Amino acid sequence: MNAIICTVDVVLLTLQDEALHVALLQRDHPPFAGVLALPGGYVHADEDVDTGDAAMRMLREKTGIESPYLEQLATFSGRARDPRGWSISVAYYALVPWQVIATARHPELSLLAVDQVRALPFDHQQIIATAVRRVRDKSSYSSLPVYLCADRFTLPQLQSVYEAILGTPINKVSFRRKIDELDILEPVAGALETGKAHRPAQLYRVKKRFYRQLSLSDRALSSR
Amino acid sequence: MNAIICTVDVVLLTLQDEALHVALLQRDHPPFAGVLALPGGYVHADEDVDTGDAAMRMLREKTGIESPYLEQLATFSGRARDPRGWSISVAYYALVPWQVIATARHPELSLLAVDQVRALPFDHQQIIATAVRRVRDKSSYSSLPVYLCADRFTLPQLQSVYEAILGTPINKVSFRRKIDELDILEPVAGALETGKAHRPAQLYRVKKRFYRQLSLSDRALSSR
DNA sequence: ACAATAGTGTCTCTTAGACAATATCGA
DNA sequence: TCGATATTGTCTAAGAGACACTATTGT
Repeated sequence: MNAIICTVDVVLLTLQDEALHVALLQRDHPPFAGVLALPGGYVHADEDVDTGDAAMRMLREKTGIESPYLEQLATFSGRARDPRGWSISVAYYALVPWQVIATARHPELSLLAVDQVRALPFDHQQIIATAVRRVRDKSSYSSLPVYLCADRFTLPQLQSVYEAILGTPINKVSFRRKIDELDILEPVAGALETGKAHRPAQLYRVKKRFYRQLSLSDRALSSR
Repeated sequence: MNAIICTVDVVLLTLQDEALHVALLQRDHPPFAGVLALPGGYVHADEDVDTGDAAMRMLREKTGIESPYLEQLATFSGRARDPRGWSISVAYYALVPWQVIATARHPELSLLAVDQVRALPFDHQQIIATAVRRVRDKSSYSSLPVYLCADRFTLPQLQSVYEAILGTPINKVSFRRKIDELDILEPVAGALETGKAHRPAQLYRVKKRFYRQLSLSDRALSSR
């Protein structure tokens, strides 16, 4: 019998210079050894509780990062995608602030702007495209982008994160109304973002209750 | 080495008596032989191009149905869900008009209202719950429910399908405005639904171009 | 004619976006 | 004080829902 290859891949996304970037690693085993690809690997039936657990392990082992947001994306499968044979890859995606990647202890980790991703091993290009589409869709009606922010941030910063992801300017008043409705942020008492030659902005943080839970809106933020 | 069990399961949904129903089959092999469960089975690496192909085959072989709408739902995995060992099930969901199931040649197929699904083998209850949530979410901003309609239907019929899925009455004027914006239906010239003791309704069909493609709206139809 | 539902016009209320006024910083 | 951006108030326009009026059938 021809066993099916079971793997997980993680699309680790962050925001750098106002653009979504994906984290890639040089593969250290064949096939495609030495080539940049998504962090991923075999599911270990004796070690992983499920594929979500395997994805967390992969992220931890290969990048040293623990992401509070890690969600299943989709499963990619077939005879053609892996030269070793018929394979299944359960793909996950994670969002982390840029600082988390910058301070990660794995320096061989590369960040590539998602719009500049070209040919990659397996179907990793398609997996990344799917993840980016998912993040863009979900950002338009949820608090997903806060996972790309540091633990304290200003509303103008958060707005620019949304704008970078959605690729379109957002009305300031509407944006603040939406965020206010989501009711997931709280001002950090007395904390302002100083140093700029203008009125300082209030710093906010995500309410503890929402740290690991998305908040959804029933109406989209920006309808393109 | 401990090979991982790779299966697909299909959540086949339809609308009967204004309620979403799921199609279940008696299993003819262990584990859980004789018990009602989702149509599903092993991925055949030598036969299936990918898991989507496997899901189509499963639907065809086990129910005799070919569904124009078959989408990947999510992947369920782990050590505990299958007594045979660590397993991965890539779940798909399909929507078909009730008539298609009624005329399917497999009489041992059972329809169960999704709200009355109780304990099922494996994690099939959870898979069904995920599918129902997906369908409800997606119906609120897309043309998904037309896949539950026969090839010709009236707007009041379509509205009642939406209402059954969303579980809430919808404003008639708003509904028609939305459907009109989606621009996926065309009236069948001269075809009216007669026989009722009131003004007959115009029959519509899905434009060919959209027969296999969802149409999305940027605003939700009914905000709960 | 009457009951019943289809189909459509229109009013109101809610929500999104435009605009602008005020606030508060560094230079 | 000036320039710059934060924050907030308010007006306007677009969209959703309520209501009601007309249309057309079977009984």
